[in-house]
Amino acid sequence: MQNLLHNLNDEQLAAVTLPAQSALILAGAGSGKTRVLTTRIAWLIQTGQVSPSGILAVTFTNKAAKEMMTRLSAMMPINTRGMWIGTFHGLCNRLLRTHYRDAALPQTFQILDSQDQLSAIKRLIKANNVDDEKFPPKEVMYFINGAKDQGLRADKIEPYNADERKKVELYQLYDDQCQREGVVDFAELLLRTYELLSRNQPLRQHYQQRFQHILVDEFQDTNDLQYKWLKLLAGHGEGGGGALFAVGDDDQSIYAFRGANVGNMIAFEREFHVKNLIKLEQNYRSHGHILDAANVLIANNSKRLGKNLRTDAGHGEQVRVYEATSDLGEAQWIIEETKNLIADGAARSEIAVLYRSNAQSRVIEHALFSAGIPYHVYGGLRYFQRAEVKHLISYLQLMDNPHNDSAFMRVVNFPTRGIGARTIENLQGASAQYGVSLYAAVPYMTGKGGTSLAGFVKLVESARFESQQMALPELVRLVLEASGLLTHYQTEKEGADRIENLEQMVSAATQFVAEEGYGHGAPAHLGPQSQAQAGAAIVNEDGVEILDADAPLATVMSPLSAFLSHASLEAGDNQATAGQQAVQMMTVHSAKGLEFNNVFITGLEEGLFPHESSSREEGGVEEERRLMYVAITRARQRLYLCFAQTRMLHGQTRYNMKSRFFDELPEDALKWLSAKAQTHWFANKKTAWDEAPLIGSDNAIAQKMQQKSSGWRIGESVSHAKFGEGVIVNLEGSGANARAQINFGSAGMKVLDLSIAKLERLG
DNA sequence: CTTGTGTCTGTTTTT
DNA sequence: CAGACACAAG
Repeated sequence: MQNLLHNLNDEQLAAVTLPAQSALILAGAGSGKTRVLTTRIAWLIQTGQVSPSGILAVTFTNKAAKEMMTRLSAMMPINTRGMWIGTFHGLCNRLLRTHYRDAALPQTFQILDSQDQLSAIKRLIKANNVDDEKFPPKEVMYFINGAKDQGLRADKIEPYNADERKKVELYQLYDDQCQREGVVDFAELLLRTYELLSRNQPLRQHYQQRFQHILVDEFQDTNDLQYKWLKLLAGHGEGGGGALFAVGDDDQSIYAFRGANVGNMIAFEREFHVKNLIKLEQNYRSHGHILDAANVLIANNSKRLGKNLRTDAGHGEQVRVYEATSDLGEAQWIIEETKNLIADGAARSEIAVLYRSNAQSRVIEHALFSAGIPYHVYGGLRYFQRAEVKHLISYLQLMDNPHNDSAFMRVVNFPTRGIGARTIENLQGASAQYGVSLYAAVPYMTGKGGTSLAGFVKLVESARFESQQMALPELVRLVLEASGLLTHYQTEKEGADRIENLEQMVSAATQFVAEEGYGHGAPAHLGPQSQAQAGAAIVNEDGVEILDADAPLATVMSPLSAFLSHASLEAGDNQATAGQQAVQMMTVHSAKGLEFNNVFITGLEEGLFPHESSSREEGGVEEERRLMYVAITRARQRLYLCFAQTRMLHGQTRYNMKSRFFDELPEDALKWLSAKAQTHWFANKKTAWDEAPLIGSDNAIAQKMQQKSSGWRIGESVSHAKFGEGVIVNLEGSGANARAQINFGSAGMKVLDLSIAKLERLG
């Protein structure tokens, strides 16, 4: 026990050993948040206050859940079995599988990922002859998910105009469609669980009594529904229940755009009468200058709970700032500095290049590639989302639940087997007419199309028959071959990679079966006996059907169902993992939770970071500032900030002002490497890398500058009494008619008459 | 059913 | 600039 606690600082110790009451831990970046969370769990168990089965720990990502599990088992030799540690979605999946009947779901319900959901909505819109110009599927999806994230069903929404009414109608139709098909989307997992527990009192009480301690990581990222879900489980308002231990950092709330509500922290403090608010402000990660920069920047935000990080580490090096003439120059500078770092002995994996949007990575990638520096880009398509893998998964889904129309549509004619649009249209007609799934509608089909469709159904049926006694990996292999996917990609010219990905599914299945504790060779399908067993409820003293959480997953779902859930819920590796000897490239969002010795933050320009769309939304700039705060606090030793005067975006050259965030950083923590930012670029002495190759965009600019008129030049920095600082983007007309288009950053783009407007030259 | 052409539209991301 | 997507022609 002493061992457990002796490395903690006072704040951490206080948090770990709080009494069993609701608590809010404000944990700054790098303050040992995960450590407090895991040590708290270990402490609760080791002091005998709770048994492992009384613990519920919730995270947002699988990675965080895994990390917690790993640290816990390193901390104490107890079995982590019985503890529920997982993501909101993972835990809900488990609850719904266990109580599928009470939740009115088929036992083999399947989970739609965002792709599936969108295609389901597209199908719905088509089937109902809705104008997809007026109601774009994406918008409808945002609407539905937004509603679900707030815990609202269609019948609870008061539409405020005709368009909204239509969306509500579509929402209802969508839910009906999902129910018919036996599928649930991500938000539905949560909402359905919430409804299950709120309607079923005995069940709710069972879990409320069981989970004496509920711990939540990244609490600032919870949306309304998740908070309601937590309140329900913690027995809030029902007198008693578990203690909710919430850990979060309001300054790192960067997911408002997907429904996260920082307000939940304040609401939690108020509604749970939190007496124990502890701030972890000791930072163990970054050098002083870096931390100063972060603190001073974030102080510009108004709505904060208030927190200031401190460090015992020295000031360290100053934050280096570089102004490049173009995005290419920026990339070149990153290469130079990266080379220096590596020459200095830095590991490549300890160098991270962060950017606001994925589109920025190309130029930098190209430069790294040309320089022969290994790099790894995070983001983009993940394993289980690749087209070929999704195809295979669709076949597997049809074997487990043939009524999944999304899966049906995806593979009914892939590889092609003569089932065209016409046939599908007829089938959809029949399906609507008889109110059954596409699969079930096949027997109603006649003619040539009917024959081909029957052939497809036969394919699925016989694969299911043949695989009855097979273990999961063998079943995957069988489907791989029987579906014709393998043959299809063998004949395709660029199919080699795809075949490799498909083959990997067999090993993924093997690994999955082993990790989830299914017996080796256990049949992938639920046989009749095990089905009975799976449904066999354990009845508690109140006469409520419950399945104990210690029961192996196998009693809740078949290996196949479990594997398919896994594929949806854990789309595959995307997050950075340490150890790779490559420069790490990623968006600032995906860098959250990670740390590196050396960090570059790129593209610090108005319009890019802060992003232009952020100025449109209430609180948008504050969220961008938090994003910048997250970016800065990723760095341990060295931090580099850079921006470019010109940048190619959407095939156009853009002239951006430097980010307003520079004005919000402490001067003495910064070291400007180039001439002051206000200086116009061609006035600067060109540095070696600016002159470097191919300045395609720069040439275009140079040309434009030839057409200079009225003494002003494109790209020049100016100041205006009312609009502040800006950059000349374009010049037109001459003499008395001369006008300039000027980007004033936050004040917007203006066209000014040069003979009237009073402009001052900067730099 | 495949292939080619044109149009459009571009944040951030987990589950 | 490019990727995604829709639609028309082969």
